[in-house]
Amino acid sequence: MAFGEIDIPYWTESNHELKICKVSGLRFWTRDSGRDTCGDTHEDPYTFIGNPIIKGFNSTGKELKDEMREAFLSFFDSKGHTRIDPYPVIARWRDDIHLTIASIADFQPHVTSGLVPPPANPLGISQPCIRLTDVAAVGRSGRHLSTFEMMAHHAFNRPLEGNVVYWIDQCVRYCDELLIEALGIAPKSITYVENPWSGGGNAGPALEVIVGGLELATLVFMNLEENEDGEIDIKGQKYSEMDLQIIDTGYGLERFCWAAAGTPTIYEAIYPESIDWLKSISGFDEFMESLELGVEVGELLGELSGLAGILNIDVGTDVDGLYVKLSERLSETGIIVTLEDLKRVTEPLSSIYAIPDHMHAICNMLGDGLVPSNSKAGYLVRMLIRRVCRMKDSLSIPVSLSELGAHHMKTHLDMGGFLQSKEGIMEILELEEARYHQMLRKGIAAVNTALKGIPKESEQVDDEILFRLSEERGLNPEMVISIASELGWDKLSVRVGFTADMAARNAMITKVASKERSKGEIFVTDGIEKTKLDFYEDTEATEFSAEVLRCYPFSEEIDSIIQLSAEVPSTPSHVIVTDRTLFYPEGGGQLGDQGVFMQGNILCNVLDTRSQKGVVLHLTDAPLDIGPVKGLLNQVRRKQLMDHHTAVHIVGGAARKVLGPHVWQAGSNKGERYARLDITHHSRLTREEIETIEDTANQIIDSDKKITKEVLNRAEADMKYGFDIYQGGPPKHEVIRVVSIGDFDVQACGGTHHDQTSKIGELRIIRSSQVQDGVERLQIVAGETSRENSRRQERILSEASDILGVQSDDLPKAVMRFFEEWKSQQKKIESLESEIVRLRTVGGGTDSTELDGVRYVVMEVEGDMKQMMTMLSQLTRDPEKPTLAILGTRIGGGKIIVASTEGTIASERHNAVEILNAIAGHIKGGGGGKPTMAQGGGTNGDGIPNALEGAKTLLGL
RNA sequence: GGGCGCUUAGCUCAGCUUGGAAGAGCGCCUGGUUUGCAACCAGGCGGCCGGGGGUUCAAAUCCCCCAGCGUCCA
Repeated sequence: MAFGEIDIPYWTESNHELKICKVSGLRFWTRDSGRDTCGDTHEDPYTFIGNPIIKGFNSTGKELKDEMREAFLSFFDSKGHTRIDPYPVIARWRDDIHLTIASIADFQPHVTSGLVPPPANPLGISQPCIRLTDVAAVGRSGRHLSTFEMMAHHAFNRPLEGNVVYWIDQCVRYCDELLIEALGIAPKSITYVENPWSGGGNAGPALEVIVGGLELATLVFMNLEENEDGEIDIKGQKYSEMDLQIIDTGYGLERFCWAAAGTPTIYEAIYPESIDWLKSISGFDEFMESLELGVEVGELLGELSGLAGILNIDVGTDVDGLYVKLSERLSETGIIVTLEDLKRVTEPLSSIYAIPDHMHAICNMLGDGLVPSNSKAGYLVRMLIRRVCRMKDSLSIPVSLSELGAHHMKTHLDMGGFLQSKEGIMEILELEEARYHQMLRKGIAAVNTALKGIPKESEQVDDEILFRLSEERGLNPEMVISIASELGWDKLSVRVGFTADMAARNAMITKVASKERSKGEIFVTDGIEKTKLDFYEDTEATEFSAEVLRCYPFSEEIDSIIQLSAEVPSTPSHVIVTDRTLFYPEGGGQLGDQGVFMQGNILCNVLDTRSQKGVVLHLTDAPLDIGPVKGLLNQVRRKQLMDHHTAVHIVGGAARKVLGPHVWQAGSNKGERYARLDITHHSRLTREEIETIEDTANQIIDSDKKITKEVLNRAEADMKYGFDIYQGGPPKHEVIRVVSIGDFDVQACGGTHHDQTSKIGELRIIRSSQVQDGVERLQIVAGETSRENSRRQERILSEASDILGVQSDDLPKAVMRFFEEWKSQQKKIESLESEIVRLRTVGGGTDSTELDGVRYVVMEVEGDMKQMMTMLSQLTRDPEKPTLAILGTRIGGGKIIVASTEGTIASERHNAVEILNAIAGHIKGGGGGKPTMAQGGGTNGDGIPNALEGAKTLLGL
């Protein structure tokens, strides 16, 4: 049997026949002997529109979803599956994806790799998922969604250990029974299509379950993993059998609802209230009437919905081509509509369909505590928000984004499972809409500048201009055209195929970027036993005895890989591995310990400590012999690191309390001099907020809470504390250390911590800055560094106020006064200087000569280039007084300016550049400029008098 | 995580390609016009051209570093 073929007893028991699809060529199983297509081809139209194939459901919208979900889950309850609560849509337990894209994602990578046992086996779940790959098709295709619930039953088998829950045959039996017995689907309308699945390093045979032209579910039998030496070849990639065999199913909740409701599109089955509301507030029906299409509007919409599937927008799709196709298909049914009118109907309609879908994704993401940002998952939610804003604008909907959100949450969501409150979500939506408007407003000037060079009657713009506006300003081509037409370029349009080209360009850039990766290991530590970590046992211990197992030289190559912190006093020369250690290796943002090793009379410094695969590496400034060694920890530094690490946990908890549940640790670093904590938050922090966080944190320290540490396996930790404990990032091991500060804060953390909060003494947040949009960095000092910091601040203040001779309380006022005075005195000096020039030149003194109607001013002045310019303006800006001025100064190696009054006989008669070049030799320099204004300089300031004399001679004065 | 862009008057922004006198509109002040307001006219005030280094006779402009903000992609 070839890979992917599925032959099970159930097929014969239930009278299924094997057939080959005449369109796709795939093998499929059916009870309908007359069928010759697999059910999921362009020759298989939807048969359930207006005629539901799932029986027994009379509701729509959220009620229908709730009933359908319950029907699915209770069916699998009855088959011995344990119901599992859904995971968040933000996949914080994973570092390879931002969003939960499938139910199996909940169990990757640790459960699927066999490292951690599943929370139950077998299990049933309905997991909200978000997939943004087809986001452009949402609303247009009639069936695409960016967010959906994947209902699933999973089983995890270990056949080698004789532990098999169920495999392919039983899985298909469950599925078939669910569809027929529980949901009333006609047996003959079901087809099972063999279509092997591969992805994410795994593969296996799979069945697509098709009913009425719609793929309702996929049953994947994951039993292979990538392996270069594997014996199974799929699409050029070698695979081998896994020890773990996984039943991975996915039943599309919304598709089941659609099949039960029989509405024209999937959106009307799950978001009917929102669609009606949006149509009403956007005046869609009146708009349709006003078009005077010449066909019955209801009839057109009905036909359109049926054909909507062909408007399947993918990256690089020729949208205009699709409209032509759609128009042809419509005319086949007797409806004649121009291409233009067709677009005018479908564009607003697709927005009305897409908005509820997008709002669902947005509310789910924000509900999980996500903060919009310009990178990572935060960017994804912002992108969706911007899409909704654009659609909202094009529909002229007169409500705010947060009102859309409020309506959606009220109509379609249970807020109970969410981290973020309804008010919190609305606040973020308001902020985001304001940001969107600001971007548009700034876009007007950007478009104006970008188009400045092209004529107003142009019909096309350079691709490059559109690319740049999109990438730098966030203005997509449609928005640029719309802004441009407001500004007078009203004939512009987007080149056909431009959007596809832009997507292709992005794809190429991404491909190039993804090639540049890979990171080396420090040493080969294979075969070395994991170091025994004694620092967890006793946080106060400073001395220990151990055996040196290895001693390697430290190379430049290693140096470049590990990137030593600024706190490492000198470059190490050796790396020591021991059987046990008290030195804490850098991890969880806490820097490595320092101290000394003693071996007989030999003493070496431990400059930094690292870890690789459980083996602790001590970076030292001298070699040691294999054998016994004594270690002595730098306890002062360790105490400070512990102060900082525990302080970071406390401040994180305090920030969450003060700012809201969306506060999440985005990164942290704990050194000896200070610690920093990056937290997600949607706005810049005010001084008051920082002080409130600081006060809250200090109260925790004062209240002397007990800090407990426990070691749990992952499944236990998940169950007991949820995912909020993974503030420091996705856990990398099956066993997790959990640090709790009383009932105030719980985190998975491997760092060293005090046993009581009062050990810290005090902490201060000395600075906040923005790392990226949506992420604030707090700089924290605790314990001794906190006191040292206060002393330094006082020193700076007293030094500064001593200079000005004022009390430090009066410093800001005094500085303000001095600055203001300095500015006004600068003004005064300038005006006095030009007054001097005026006085020296009006009276017909030696500096000024009249000759044939032109005034010649040749003089040496005091002052720098800028001041000379001021004088020059005074001399040559009056067209009533044609003047040629030559000014020189000795300052800065000699500077000369030659200028004439523009548009007068003075400028006609003389060329400033020529005069300058003729005399610049005297100061050993050069220069240049325009015929009416030239400036230059040199290195011989004392040559100025000669240069000016030379000019006089040249001009015959 | 990887790009790209922006930072110039109280505000919104030109100027940077190709180095050579710091600009516009709005606002503000003074005067004119007007019964008054709006509008208009004339004049004026207001700039460490984000910070720091470098190249150059000369930098808002070119190069490097830093900061703040924005944006696209993963």
